[in-house]
Amino acid sequence: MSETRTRFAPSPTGHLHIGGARTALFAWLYARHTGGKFILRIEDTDAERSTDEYTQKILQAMEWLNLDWDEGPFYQSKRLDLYREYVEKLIENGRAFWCECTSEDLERKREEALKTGGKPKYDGTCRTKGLGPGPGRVVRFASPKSGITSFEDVIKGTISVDNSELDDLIILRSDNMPTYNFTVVIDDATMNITHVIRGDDHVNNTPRQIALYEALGFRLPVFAHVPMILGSDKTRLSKRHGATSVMAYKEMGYLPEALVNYLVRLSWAHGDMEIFSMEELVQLFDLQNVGRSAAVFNPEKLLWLNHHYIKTGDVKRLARLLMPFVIEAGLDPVNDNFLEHVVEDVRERTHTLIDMIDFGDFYFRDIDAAPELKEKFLTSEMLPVFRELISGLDIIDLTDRKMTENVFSNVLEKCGIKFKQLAQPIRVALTGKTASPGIFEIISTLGTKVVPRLKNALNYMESRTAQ
RNA sequence: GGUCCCAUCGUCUAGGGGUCUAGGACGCUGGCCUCUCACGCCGGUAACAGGGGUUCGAAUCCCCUUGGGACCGCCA
Repeated sequence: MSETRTRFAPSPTGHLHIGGARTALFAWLYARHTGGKFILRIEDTDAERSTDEYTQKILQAMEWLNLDWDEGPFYQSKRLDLYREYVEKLIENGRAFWCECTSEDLERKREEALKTGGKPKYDGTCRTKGLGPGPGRVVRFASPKSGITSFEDVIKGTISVDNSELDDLIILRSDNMPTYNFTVVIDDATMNITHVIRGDDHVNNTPRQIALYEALGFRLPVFAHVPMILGSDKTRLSKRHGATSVMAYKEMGYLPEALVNYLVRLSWAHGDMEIFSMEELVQLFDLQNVGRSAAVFNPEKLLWLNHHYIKTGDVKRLARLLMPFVIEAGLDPVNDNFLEHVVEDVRERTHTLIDMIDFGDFYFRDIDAAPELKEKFLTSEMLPVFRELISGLDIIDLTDRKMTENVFSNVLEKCGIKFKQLAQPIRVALTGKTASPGIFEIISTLGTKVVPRLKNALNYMESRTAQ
């Protein structure tokens, strides 16, 4: 048995989207699992819609997801001679022919066929005309007209189609560019792809591609058609269901491992396991366990996974990932160490990197609590407590939690109140909010910002009692 | 319309003839913990689309119905 070779072949006509990423992930995982090779190929024969910009974006998204490739990226636009060579070969063998039917003619016939309940397919007009090249002409593949084509899909099982359903597909357009169904066959065959893993929207293309394989004498690869990802209304996932591009999730503060973990569980499972590291996936992933039915994209579960990875990830790495978001928000990240403390403080309470900044904004900017909060919590009864606290905290090392706790218990005892009574006022004074990480965590992280904020609160309380 | 594919809680899924009064996870929800918010822990809610077979026995196998999806381009 030779080495496994899988591929991902996006067309650079848009961003890498969720569905494409999941397909890429499965192909990558299968290659890694079997110790084979993963090949990246850019299908850019549609010059009208393909752009270099999208190619770069797709590559970046692959890298962000940590899906590395062993060969490529290959560009179909640079392999045109090869395709034309094979077109020639097919014509010589009598398996392809020139066709002079115009798009308009065909469109008319299609509509007519549809109206009369027939099949909207090519009627074979030019098949026996023996035409040669000429302006406006295309080359069509002479599909087998009888018999049935069937194949074993690793995921879907046996699929068979009556050859009468296949029509003479165009393999070379009038602008001399080859078409998808043709290039994909040539490439997968010449790149020795052993397992074609792709979205199941290609199931219907497979029989006609198999005909091409056979006409060209190529060995057939194994086909694995992975189910689609649907939106909440069970139609194909699209923009109206929310963010669909991979990089949009990066920008929203998601971690690549969360997206990967989420995507792999769509149509695939390993018993009751929910959390998978890349290493575990490489070890456990198998095409046999891929389901046959479509999956609905569920943002809540993705968010939960993201939270999980934020909660449990390496703090230094998370801080590094958080940095650009802090800067983007126009805030001062202070330094790496500070950011690491912020991450530790907020990670259990936030679901995305953006969340961290929203929830922990008081770490980075001057705060000013809403009037009603100040009125409710910064009361005159708190005034003596704050005074004591400030003088106590002012002279100690605030990163020393034990010392800080000592100051608190002394003040509490002296003033005869419970910590519970003091916590919210302190919280409001320090964060401007009623929900935050624990008081001692905040104090330790905030460090030198603590006393000035307490003094501000004290000023407020004093001015209030003065009135 | 034709062809192909699919069908277990709202969602992702486990299950591959008996161990299923159907398990896990997200969500929702009751409680505990608690300086707030969370985290964590304990509990609850909720599904085999319908109908025929096959079998001693069916969520699991077969057929039909229904429902859903994909494709039917000189796009990929």
